[in-house]
Amino acid sequence: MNRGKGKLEKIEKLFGRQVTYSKRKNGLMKKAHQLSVLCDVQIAVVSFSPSGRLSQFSSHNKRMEEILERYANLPDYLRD
Amino acid sequence: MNRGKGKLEKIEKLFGRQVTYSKRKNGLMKKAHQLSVLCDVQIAVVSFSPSGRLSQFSSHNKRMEEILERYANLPDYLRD
DNA sequence: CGTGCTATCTATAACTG
DNA sequence: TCAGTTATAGATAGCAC
Repeated sequence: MNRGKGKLEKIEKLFGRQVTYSKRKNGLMKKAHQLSVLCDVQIAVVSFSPSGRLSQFSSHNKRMEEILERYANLPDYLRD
Repeated sequence: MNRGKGKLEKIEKLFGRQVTYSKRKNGLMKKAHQLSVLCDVQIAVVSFSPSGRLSQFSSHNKRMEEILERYANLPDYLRD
């Protein structure tokens, strides 16, 4: 029912933080996947859970390393 | 009005692809930011536009390199 | 390239099993 | 922990500027 409006600040209770992390992390990865398919672009997402576990997404079955290599080698004029 | 239900496949027209990329990329970065604040976790997002331009997000004002270093050095038991 | 609108679709907080 | 439910808040497609 989405009772709490959800201010954008750290969730203090560890349990709630873990639950929210799990759900929102799935949503984030889903959005990344959709964007990569819809627009045919390379995307990489790296996320560490509150307990330090890694989750990752890399588009087009590319290895994460391949995308990070493209990131590292990108010329300046294509950066923000 | 969200007329097209939006199947999950590449948008064929370049212009539409660029517009959708721009909008959804903003949404993705926003979600990543929210997750990093709400759950106090490190997140990195790297995204290349249809024209090859880079957008990136890294949480907590950490340099992207710092997060990618954590990624590279993470022990296997914390990986998926 | 953006920004604003808005009807509709999607994600999700709180809850239950 | 972990999946499902449901009422809401949030995101966004198509359009106009």
